[in-house]
Amino acid sequence: MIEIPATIKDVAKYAGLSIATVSKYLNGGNVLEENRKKIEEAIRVLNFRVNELARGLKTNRTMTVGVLIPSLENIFFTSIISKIENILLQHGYSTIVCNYRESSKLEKIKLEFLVNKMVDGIIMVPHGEEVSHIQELRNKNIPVLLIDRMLKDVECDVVMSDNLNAAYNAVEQLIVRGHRRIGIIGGPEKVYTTQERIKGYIRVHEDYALDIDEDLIKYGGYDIESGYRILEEFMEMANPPTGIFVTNYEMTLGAIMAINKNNIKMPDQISLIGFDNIQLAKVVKPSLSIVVQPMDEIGETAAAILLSRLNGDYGTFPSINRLKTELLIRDSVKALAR
Amino acid sequence: MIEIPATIKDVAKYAGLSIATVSKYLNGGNVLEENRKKIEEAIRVLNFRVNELARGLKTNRTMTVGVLIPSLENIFFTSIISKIENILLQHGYSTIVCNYRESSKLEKIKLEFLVNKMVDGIIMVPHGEEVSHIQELRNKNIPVLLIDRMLKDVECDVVMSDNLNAAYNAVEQLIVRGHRRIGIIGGPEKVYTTQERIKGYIRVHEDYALDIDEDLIKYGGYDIESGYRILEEFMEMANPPTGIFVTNYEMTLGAIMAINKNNIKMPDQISLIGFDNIQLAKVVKPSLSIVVQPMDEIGETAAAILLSRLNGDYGTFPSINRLKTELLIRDSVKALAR
DNA sequence: AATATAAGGTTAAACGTTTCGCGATAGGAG
DNA sequence: CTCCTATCGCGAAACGTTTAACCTTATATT
Repeated sequence: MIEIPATIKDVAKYAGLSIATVSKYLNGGNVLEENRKKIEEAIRVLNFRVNELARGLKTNRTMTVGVLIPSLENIFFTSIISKIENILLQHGYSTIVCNYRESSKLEKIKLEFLVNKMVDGIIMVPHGEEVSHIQELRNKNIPVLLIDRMLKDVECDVVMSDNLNAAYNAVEQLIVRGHRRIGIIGGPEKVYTTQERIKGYIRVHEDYALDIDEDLIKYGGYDIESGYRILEEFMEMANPPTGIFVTNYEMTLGAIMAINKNNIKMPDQISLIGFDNIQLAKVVKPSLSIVVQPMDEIGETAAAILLSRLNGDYGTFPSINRLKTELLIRDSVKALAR
Repeated sequence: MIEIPATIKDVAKYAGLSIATVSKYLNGGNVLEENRKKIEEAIRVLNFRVNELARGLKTNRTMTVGVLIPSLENIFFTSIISKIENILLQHGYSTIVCNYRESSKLEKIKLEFLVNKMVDGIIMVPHGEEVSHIQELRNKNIPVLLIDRMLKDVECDVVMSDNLNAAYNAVEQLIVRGHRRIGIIGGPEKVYTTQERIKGYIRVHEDYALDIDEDLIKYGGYDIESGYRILEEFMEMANPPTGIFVTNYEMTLGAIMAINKNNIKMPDQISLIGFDNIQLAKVVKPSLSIVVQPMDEIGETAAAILLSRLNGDYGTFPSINRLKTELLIRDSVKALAR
């Protein structure tokens, strides 16, 4: 037997009050104790719940935030989202999660979708360097916050890791252990995080007055395959590096597969520092050195900033947050004899 | 400069037509070629888009499907969702993804949220055995489809792996390689998938006329810690198993950590068959044997069934789908000498 | 006693759509 | 020439809320 949902009208009739009074109650206004009881009983009996569609139509707010990420299969993003969702819920906001499968075209489609769903704000990881679709959100007065990547051509709140110093510190640990030929496996050349991580690599070389061999800087696709391939390329060089820094999780996975497959001895033949996934680090043998990004902190910061924007507080706009990463050096890194 | 969104009224005025005609156009009705052009121009110039809130209020459909899973940090679920989202989008439906962080309480809250958001249908992974909140959806005439787990007390479409035979086949491979003491690390005792996998374990023992040692059947929490702990428990037994079957990804991870930590030789001291994550299988050394669930197929099947329900087609209701898993035997399993 | 104030209730318009029922026009059939 | 039918446009009601403006009543103030 299908139940037909009760409306505020039904509640009003049942309680013997006007619609306006019920509405006032629903929105936290003052009603007589006596009437409050009547209304609450009516709601309970009729199993009434507010029609959010109608409410949103009137108020122009949906109490919903859109979250848009490149991939749902990337635990770095999903654990940030999980945190965000949790915090927003505590403040009465709910979250619509979308992914654009690493496609710029889909990115725009999903963004349109979120706008059509009338979200009150958006948290996203932008794909390319293009900015027009984000600018459009700003024109529509929808607060946007970027995660993980900064964009040059638009003013926006951002929360990300301090990728430059993350790379600096990781490579530095190889340097102080006597490594002089250090390879870096970067992501796509145009992606912001790649550029930052390469900058860190270069800067630490300069600070230690070491020459840079351009052949030791390689760009991958942030995917497993490129980690695998580039590691093999490095090891096939006439003069291979003694240490390698891999700049994301998927490529780290690929690199380790290549090491296992080719029976390369780690850390004797090669020292490796990977990225992001602390569980992987423990599962690999010898235990893997990694850079860990503060996912929870990223989520918390992002949620807090967006909430303040939703409350109309633009005091600190635009707020640029570079959060510190953690560096764990384990058995996959070896000190070289001089 | 903030733009104020155009309404259908503005479009009608600009095009010199009535609201009703514009609405007809928007919903695929016939309008004169001449008027169609006018409307299209008006829409373009005014940058009009339908207010989905208002539309939903009228039509009682939001063209939105809710997806509810236990955790966003579990790649098994998120990759199924990614597939589902993609297919639904092609049919004009969009997806609201929620997770309930393994909490029955949160599960109900999120379900409420989805209902409040007036989703047209729901795909979910249920948490416990309780059924009332799901029954309520049925009363509200909202199609529900369960993934991964079946519930006894409610008629529902289900899509899941054939967990029983997955376990049967995995354990059988250990048996035919001469293993006689085989441990199984199951999930929580009350969870459907655990029960099925244990059933498979028992049935294959019966079919090969092998005695079952109750001590070799252990229940964990489907988390890393229990995989780690139970593996150690097994190895500390006076008469430890020679082969172990681990029944989900996280516990597989934990088990491998324990093996690495305790310097246990795999496969010489212990043969291991894990679960779910094919990438992990390649990264671990020696290469890991695993059961792989057909995530894409689960997503496709789920989306297809829900779509037919949304179109009012209940011809096959309830549709119970047990999809076959794949078994990969690699170097982590050793044949015992007799 | 007259008046001001506060508290709480009500009426009615509005939000942006869809859709029913009707009217107008034009072409074809007889 | 008349009538029928097909096609398309229009007016207006309805969906379930919120909210501004106003009304009523009771109490406090002078």
